[in-house]
Amino acid sequence: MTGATILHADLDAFYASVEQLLNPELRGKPIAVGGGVVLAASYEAKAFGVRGGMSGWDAKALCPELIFTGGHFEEYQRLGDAAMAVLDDFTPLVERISIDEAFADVAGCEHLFGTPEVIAQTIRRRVRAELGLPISIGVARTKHLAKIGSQVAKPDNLVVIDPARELEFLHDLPVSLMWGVGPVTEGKLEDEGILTIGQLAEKKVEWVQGLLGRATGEKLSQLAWNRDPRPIVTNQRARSAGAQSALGRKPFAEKIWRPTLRHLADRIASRLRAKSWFGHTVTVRVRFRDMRAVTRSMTIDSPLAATVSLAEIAEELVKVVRVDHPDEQTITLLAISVAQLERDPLVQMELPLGLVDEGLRLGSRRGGQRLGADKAMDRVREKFGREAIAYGGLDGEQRVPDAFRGLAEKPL
DNA sequence: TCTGGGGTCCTAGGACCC
DNA sequence: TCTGGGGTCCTAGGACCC
Repeated sequence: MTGATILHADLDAFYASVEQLLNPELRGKPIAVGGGVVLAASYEAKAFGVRGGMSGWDAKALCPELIFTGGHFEEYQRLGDAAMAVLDDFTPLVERISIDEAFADVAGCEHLFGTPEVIAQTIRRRVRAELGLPISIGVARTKHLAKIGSQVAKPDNLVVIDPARELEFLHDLPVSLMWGVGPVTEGKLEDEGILTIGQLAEKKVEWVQGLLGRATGEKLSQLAWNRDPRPIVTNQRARSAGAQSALGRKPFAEKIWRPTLRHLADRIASRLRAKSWFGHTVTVRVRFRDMRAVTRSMTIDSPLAATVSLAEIAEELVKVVRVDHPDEQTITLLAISVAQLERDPLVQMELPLGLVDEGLRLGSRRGGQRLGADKAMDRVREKFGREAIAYGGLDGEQRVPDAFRGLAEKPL
């Protein structure tokens, strides 16, 4: 059996820890990053039951002395990058999952840096000493078990799972710790009397598949026996790019959705252009007052990256939603997503010239001009900042600053 | 003062092709 | 003429993750 060489490193209560690092007066106190919604809660706040994703209102009710803070977006990005860069000093096999989390495989590094446990201790010590942040690490033979290890280790600790005792460790834990088990799946399992990973492992794959679907059932059954074949993957690329905006409650009217779609299209399309990506499939999502959401999508032959082209398709799709739901008077969210991404088709494709011409024609000269204008705008923004130019007619109140939005973006 | 923003993957039905 | 089966793509919805 191979050894436990996979590390999962996860910064603790990340945004909240950064705020406490920057402002010593916040240390030891219950704080929440965010406003309308809690994005991160300090451990002092978690002791009151405050959790990420909770509304600020509910959080305050649980913890009256809760302090709302945040907004140091550049610092989150810088410190997250710096912490994950520590992993790079030990191995090139690092898979970044998010701003505050990564896997690493240290197989073959032992003669240089010591056992995986020693490496994990060194990483934790360095992140604490050099950056002032707590980080928890799980060490195991598989990614799934390493991730569970880091969750169990929190806050600010290390858990190493001996390959000889994997199932002993795993089977007493609640199913909710498994990757892929959310509230719905947890509820279905609970209805069947399955509370622990061990109880799930006793069930036949076919039975679990009947309950949860073919793929989910297969996956969870495998994970319950710690059969996790996923390797570390470096340099993952995004398969889609999107943006959304929660609106509060707004009338489902063109004067509301048109400027919002322009802004969303601008955000997405400029990100695509920055990496020379084009997309074939456009999806819009409209959420109504009762939080039900519908989507409409369209796949086009010649891929797009121009803001106006994307906005126009999005507008057509929202009009379809309007027609399909004539009784809905209020919307609470609009979103656009672009998928089926490919590199600049005219650069990448080895096509006979006639077909390239065809592609240009289908993209239309108008489309070409749009792209040219967009790229000029991109250059001005690069020089003078994003706010230097915007499409007209927009940007009243914004509930979430754009700088914060950028944090969640996956590199394209 | 209810409920952010950015993603991935899966399912199921229908169209279409062979 | 009728029937059928597999494969692929598109669309809509939903669960989940950070």
